[in-house]
Amino acid sequence: MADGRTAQVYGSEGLLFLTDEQLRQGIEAMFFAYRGFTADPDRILTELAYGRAHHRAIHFINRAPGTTVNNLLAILGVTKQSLNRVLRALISDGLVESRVGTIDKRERHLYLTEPGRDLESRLSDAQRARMRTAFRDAGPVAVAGFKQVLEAMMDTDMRRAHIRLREGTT
Amino acid sequence: MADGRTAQVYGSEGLLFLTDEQLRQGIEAMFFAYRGFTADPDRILTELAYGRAHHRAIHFINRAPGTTVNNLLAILGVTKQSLNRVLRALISDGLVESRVGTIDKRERHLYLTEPGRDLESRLSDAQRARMRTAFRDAGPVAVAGFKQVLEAMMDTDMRRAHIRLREGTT
DNA sequence: TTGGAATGTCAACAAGACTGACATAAGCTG
DNA sequence: CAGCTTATGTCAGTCTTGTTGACATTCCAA
Repeated sequence: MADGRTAQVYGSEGLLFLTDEQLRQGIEAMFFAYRGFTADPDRILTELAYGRAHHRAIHFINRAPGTTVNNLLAILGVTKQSLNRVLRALISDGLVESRVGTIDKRERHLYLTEPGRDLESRLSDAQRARMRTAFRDAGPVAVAGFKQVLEAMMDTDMRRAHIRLREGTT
Repeated sequence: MADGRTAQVYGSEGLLFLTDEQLRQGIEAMFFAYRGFTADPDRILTELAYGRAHHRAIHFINRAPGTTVNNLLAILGVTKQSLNRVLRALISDGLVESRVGTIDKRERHLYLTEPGRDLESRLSDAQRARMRTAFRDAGPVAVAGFKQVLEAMMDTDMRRAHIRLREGTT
């Protein structure tokens, strides 16, 4: 289907959007955009002596409350030792609560506390403000394309995780 | 122009693509996609005991041969001390050449050596292969949107740098 | 010619990733 | 029940890559 449309619309022009130069520009765009993407929350985090790792943990705990440590590990793609350092800080600072599982007592289920949700909002607002401006400036057609390309760029596992998160909250 | 089309195509549906949920999905897509984006070169770099910082330096030196350290600094957005460590390794390993400026002897102009260009190709090929697949799967319309949104997401300085690089090599 | 600005280097430190080893508790299976 | 597996946490050590601070060199302008 995508191929069909491509051929129809761009058939006579060849596949100019796939030249090495176009791909390089895409690579550089990802690099520069990702910097912008993280810049606003980074400023807030620095004030609080937290880092991006803390932000990521907070984001996904908020997104899937009650998630287990193992689950979070898989989504974040880091080692448990690395995540543990971050979680320990967040728990001892009272932003995250860790509850022993009722069915399986080995599991720890993670929740944001009230202050945790507050910080999540602050970070999220900052990041969404930029995303919102970018989306609005580019328009809905561009946004659809943006999401399509990003999804195609993910590893299969992460694409699945991304879709699962999306469906869980729509 | 974009606004006109937006209103035409999506006017009756409101601005659904700007809901918080849509923005959150965009944020998560960026996170997961960036992981995929760096995964392939990261594997090559690990073999060689280099990191992403080396890749970035190599990429932009290749892109703008003869660039000065200061120039590279601005593009990469790190401190000169941080970049220096990376450059020192690349120079002593014979991948990058540093020539004292002829006009201003304080400046060092950076060039890739033959082995440096070889590594650049390897890394670049890996990264472009994924980008190419993603672009092809998504199609040219989506790619245009992808670039539009990324550009809108950059800081102003970086947008300028990105455009400058683009124009220098087209 | 002298002082300030620009450029680059060296040293020390911190965050956050990694591996490896090990402990504990709980679930599962024969 | 015994023994294996799973989920989690922790300690120690390493690596990359960011940071600041101090300093050397070079250029330029008053």
